[in-house]
Amino acid sequence: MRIGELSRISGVTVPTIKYYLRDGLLPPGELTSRNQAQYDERHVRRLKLIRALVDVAGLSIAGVRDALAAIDSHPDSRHNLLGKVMHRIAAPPALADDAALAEGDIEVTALVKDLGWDVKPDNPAWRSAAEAIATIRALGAGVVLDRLTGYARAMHDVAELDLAMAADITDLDQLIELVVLGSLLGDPLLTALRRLAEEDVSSRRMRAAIPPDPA
Amino acid sequence: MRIGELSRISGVTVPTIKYYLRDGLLPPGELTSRNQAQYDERHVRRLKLIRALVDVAGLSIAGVRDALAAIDSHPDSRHNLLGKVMHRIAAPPALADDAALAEGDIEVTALVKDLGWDVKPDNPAWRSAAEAIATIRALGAGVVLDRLTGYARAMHDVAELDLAMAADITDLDQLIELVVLGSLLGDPLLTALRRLAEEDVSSRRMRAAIPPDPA
DNA sequence: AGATAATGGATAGTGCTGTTATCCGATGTG
DNA sequence: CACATCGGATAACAGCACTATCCATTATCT
Repeated sequence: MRIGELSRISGVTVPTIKYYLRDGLLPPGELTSRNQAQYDERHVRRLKLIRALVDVAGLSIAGVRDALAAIDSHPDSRHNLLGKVMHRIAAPPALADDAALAEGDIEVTALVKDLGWDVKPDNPAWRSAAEAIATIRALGAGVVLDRLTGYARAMHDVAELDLAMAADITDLDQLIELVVLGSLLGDPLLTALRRLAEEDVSSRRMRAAIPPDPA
Repeated sequence: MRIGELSRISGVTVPTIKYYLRDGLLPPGELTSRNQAQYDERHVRRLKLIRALVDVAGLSIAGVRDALAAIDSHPDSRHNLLGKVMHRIAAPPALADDAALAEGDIEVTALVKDLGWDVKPDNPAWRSAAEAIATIRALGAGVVLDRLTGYARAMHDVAELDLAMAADITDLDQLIELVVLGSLLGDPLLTALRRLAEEDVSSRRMRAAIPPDPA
């Protein structure tokens, strides 16, 4: 197919497709002459992927580039595959306040030690956690953190599920794509599920506090 | 204090403070004359809050405005307080594909029914969940969703922790602020914890797969 | 008191990002 | 052969979050 049909099928405008081609997000089609190229199903899929990462996962184009680079890399073994992927798709750091960050770091260190997690401080998520904790404390919302280990345990359950999937998959290219999508698209899904679960818990408690309806 | 000192203490430049004032994110100081105003600790705190929502929670200025409006509202009762807040701080919808969205919606409906959650479809998170699920399926990463109820249960644990905090707090203004901050700043924290937990689970499984070191 | 600096307020300009438009000569299609 | 479409390069655009400039006024310093 040519660019017009690719546009029609994918729902992405021709100028935008050209822009993605320029930026290297989308691989060029196969040139059949000086100004004709053939695109195929892989291009359609790649476009869907880009739009999903932008619209649903909320990534910037630069973030999409990193994510796609991770997906396109061909890992040689499962060993530390996840660690390498995490480094590549990590969000850029936010907080600059060194003092606050150091305090957050201490809390993360304590948490990790407390739970006996086998995690290294160079994981970008370590810094993200430290930033989030420092910020929450700085705003006087420390109460939220009283249950930090509880939150960590719940996310550990999530992580178990994340990796349970990996056990069944032998193809490393397929695995790495699932890890990336599971992480990046999984985040907004988990956020939404949290909000829904909050509504359930809230309404459950409300009912418990009110005498049962005799009707 | 005047705007210069407010800037020095908060680390936000004077032009930016003026911009926030114009936009109504920051309430005006008390005018002592035509071109002099007094600011206080509340302004410092509000600035920290804005920066946290932008830098850590990743909100746009419009999103910050909504969040602040939610924080500033004075609820008359605990009843459905959380639901109202959730509506106000919800992220704007992403997906337009009606067919895909409808399928996602069916999956959310099934999930909620399956778990017996007391949740209404007008919760904005319902749509977000449907969007995320539809997107993941559309990209052929449906395996990720095989454990959807597991993810939902884990997030239910998180929600229990979220609301456990609320029980101890009697002041509604304080409560609403904690709910907003716990949600918006809690999201990146949970994401980071998920990544850390994944590293732990991964390294644990690696060790289990390798014969124990005799040393 | 007089020089200097800072202030509130209005208005305009900036840099970045993501996308869209225009133009070209070449190619495909009816 | 007419006319749409193409790939490719370059320019233009809109939105966002700031940042800079200007002004008449007010505060501060000596």
